[in-house]
Amino acid sequence: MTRPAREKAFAMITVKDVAKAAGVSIATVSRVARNEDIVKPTMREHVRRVIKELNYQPNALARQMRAQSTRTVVIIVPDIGNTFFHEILVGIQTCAEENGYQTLIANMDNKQDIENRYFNALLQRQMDGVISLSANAARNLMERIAKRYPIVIACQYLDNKRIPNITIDNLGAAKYVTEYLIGLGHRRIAHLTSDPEKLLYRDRLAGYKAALSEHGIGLDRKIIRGDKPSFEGGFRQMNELLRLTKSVTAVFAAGDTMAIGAIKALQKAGKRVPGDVSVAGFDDIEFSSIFEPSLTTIRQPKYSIGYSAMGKLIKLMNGRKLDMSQEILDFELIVRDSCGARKR
Amino acid sequence: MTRPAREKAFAMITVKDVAKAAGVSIATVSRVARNEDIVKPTMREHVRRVIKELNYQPNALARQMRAQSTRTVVIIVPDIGNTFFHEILVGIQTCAEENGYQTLIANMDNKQDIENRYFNALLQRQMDGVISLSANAARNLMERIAKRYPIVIACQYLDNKRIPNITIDNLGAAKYVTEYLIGLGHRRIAHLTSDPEKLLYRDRLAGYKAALSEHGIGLDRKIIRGDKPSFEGGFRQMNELLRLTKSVTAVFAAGDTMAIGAIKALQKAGKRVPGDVSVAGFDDIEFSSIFEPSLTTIRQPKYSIGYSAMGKLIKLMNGRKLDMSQEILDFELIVRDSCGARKR
DNA sequence: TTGTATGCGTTATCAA
DNA sequence: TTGATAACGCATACAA
Repeated sequence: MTRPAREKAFAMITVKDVAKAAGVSIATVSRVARNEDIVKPTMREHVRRVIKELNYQPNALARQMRAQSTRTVVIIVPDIGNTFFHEILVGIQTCAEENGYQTLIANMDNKQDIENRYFNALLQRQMDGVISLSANAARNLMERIAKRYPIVIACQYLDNKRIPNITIDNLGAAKYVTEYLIGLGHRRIAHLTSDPEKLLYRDRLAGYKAALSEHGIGLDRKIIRGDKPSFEGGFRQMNELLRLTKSVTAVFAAGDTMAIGAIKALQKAGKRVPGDVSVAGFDDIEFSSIFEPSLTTIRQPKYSIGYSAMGKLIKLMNGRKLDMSQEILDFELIVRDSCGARKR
Repeated sequence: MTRPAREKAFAMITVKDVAKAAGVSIATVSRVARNEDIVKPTMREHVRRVIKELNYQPNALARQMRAQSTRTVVIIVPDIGNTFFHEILVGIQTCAEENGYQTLIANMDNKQDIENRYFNALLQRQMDGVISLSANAARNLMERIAKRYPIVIACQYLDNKRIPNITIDNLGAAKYVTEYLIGLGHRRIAHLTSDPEKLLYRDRLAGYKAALSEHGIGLDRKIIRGDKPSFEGGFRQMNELLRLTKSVTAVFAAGDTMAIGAIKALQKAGKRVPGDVSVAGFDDIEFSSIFEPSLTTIRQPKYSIGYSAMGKLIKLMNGRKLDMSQEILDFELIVRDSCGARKR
C-alpha cells in the first residue's frame, strides 16, 4: 500500500465512501454529483441525501487531473499596491466569471522572477492561461511561450506585435496631452519618465517629442528626467528640475503617482500648481481626483482593457485564433485643476 | 480507451515519454526530476539530458493529486483596490515564500459570495489553507470550517475567539486617538463609522465612547455617523455633520479613506483643517502621508500582521495546535498635520 | 541502484 | 439505467 508522504490533517470523503454508504457504484455517485440526467429520479434523490449527510465535496484536484484543465487563469500584476490595476482586475474577473473561469492574482511586487515562475505554472498545466499586466520577463521566453500557450499581455507590451496584447495608443495619448499643454501657452514643458526598457515609457516619451517637434519647439534633454514610477520618483525628479536655471512652466509625467510626487515637490518649494507650474499625469488613478489640486490626466479604459483581455484569452484557450493579435483602445483626456483650465 | 472531454490544445510530455526516449523506467525519470540522490551520477546525467531535450515539465496537477496537497494558500482580500491591504499581503507572501508555499489572492471586490466560494476550494483540497482578511462569510459557516480546516483571520475577526485571528487592539487604539484629541482640548468630537455588523467598527466605536466617558464628556448620538468606509462615505458623513447647528471641533474617522473624504468636505465648505476642525483617521494607508494636510492616524503593523498570520496558518497546516488562537499586536499613533500638533 | 506495480479521486467507456 | 473498470501523470513500497 502506498500513502502520501505527509499525513493529511483531516480525512476526506470520496465517491467511494458515498457509494458504500448509499449502496451504489461510484459511477452513480459521480453522475449524481455532476447532475447528469440519465440517473433515475428516485436514485438521484437517494444519493443526494447521502452526499449531503456525509458532506461530500468532490476533490477538485482529481477532477482537474482528469480533465487536464483547471479552468483557472493567472493574472500577473506588477504591483498590487498600485490602484491603477484595480479596475483592470475587475474587468478581467467579470469576463472570467461570465465564462466559468476562476482567476488568481499573482503579485510580482517588483520581483522579476515571479513572472517566470507563473509561466512555469502554465507549462505544468496548473493554469489554463495567463494574463500578464507586465512585460518584464525575458522577452525570448515570453515569445516562446506565447507561440504555444494561451497568454495575453495587457497595458504593457513588447515590440513583437504577434504576442496578443491590448493597450491604448500610448504614443498618441502622450502627444495629445502634450499638445494640450502647448495649447495652454506652454513652451517649456518637462517630461518625467521611467525605465526606458519598457516600451510603454518609450512610447510616451516619443509622443511628447512628436508634439514638441510638430509645434516647432526645440527639445531640451535636461528637462527630460527618468526615475522610479513612484511618488518618491516624481518628487526627486521635480527637485532636480527645480535646480535648473531656466525653469519650466509645465510638467508632463508619464504616470499619476510621479505627477503627484512632482506637485508635492513644487508645493514644498513654494510654487503654486497650476499658478506657477502646470502638471499633467497619465493613468487616472483613483487618487488623482481626490488630490489637491486634482490632476489633469489621461484616462485609460481600464475595465474594458481587462474585460477584453480575458475575452481574447478565452478564445485562445479554446484553441481559436485571434483576428488581430493587437488591440488598441481609446484614451480620454480628463481635464481637472492641475493645469489651470478647469472644465465645468 | 478514455480521453478527456476537451482536446488539449497542445500535447504534453510525460514521464513515460522521457522514460521511453531514455530507455529507462518511469521511476528513474521521476527520481531524477526530483533530484533524489539515490540515482547513479551517470544515469542522472543521461536522464537529465533527455529531460532537457524533450523539455519535460512535471505535471503539477498530478503531483498535487498524488501528494493531496497543493502547497498553496488562498488569501481572501475584501478589496484589492484598498492600499491598506498591500503591505499585509507582502508580509504574508514573504513568510509563505520562506516556507515553500504559494499564495494566491482572491479579490472579493465586495461581493459576499466570493468568500464562500473560496472556502469551497479549501474543502475540495484545492487549497491547503486560507487567510481571510475579511470576516463577512456566514459566521456559522466560518466557524464550522475553522473547526476542521486551516484558516486564519487577519485584521477582521469574529466574536468567537476560538477562530485563529490576528489583529490590533481596535478598542484600545480608538480610545487612544480619541484621548489624544481630548488632550488637544477638543470636547465636541464626532465619530465616523461604518457597518455595525463588523466587530471592527463596533470596537472602534466602543473605544471612542470609552474615552469620552472616562473624561466626563457626554455622548451625542447626532455626531456619530455611519456610511460606507470610502472616500465618498466620509464626504457624505461630514456634510451631514456640517448641517448641525452645534458644530464639532474634531472628527475621528474609523478609516483613513473616510477621514480624507471628510477633510475634502470640510475644505469645500470653507473650513480649514486643522485650523477650524481637527481630523484623525485609522489605518495609515499610503496616501495619508501624501495628502494635504497629512493625516494623523493609527498605524497598524501591517507587515507583521501578514507575516504572523501566515506563520500561524503554517502551524495549522502542519497539524499543530496554536498556543493562543488570538494574537493582538501593538498599534502606533502617527501624529501628522491634520490635528494641528505636528511632531518634529 | 533500478524497475514493477499500485493508488491518489475523478470521469468516461463499455458491458450488463 | 446502473456497474465495473480503465485511464489521467505522478510518486513510492517493494521486488529484483
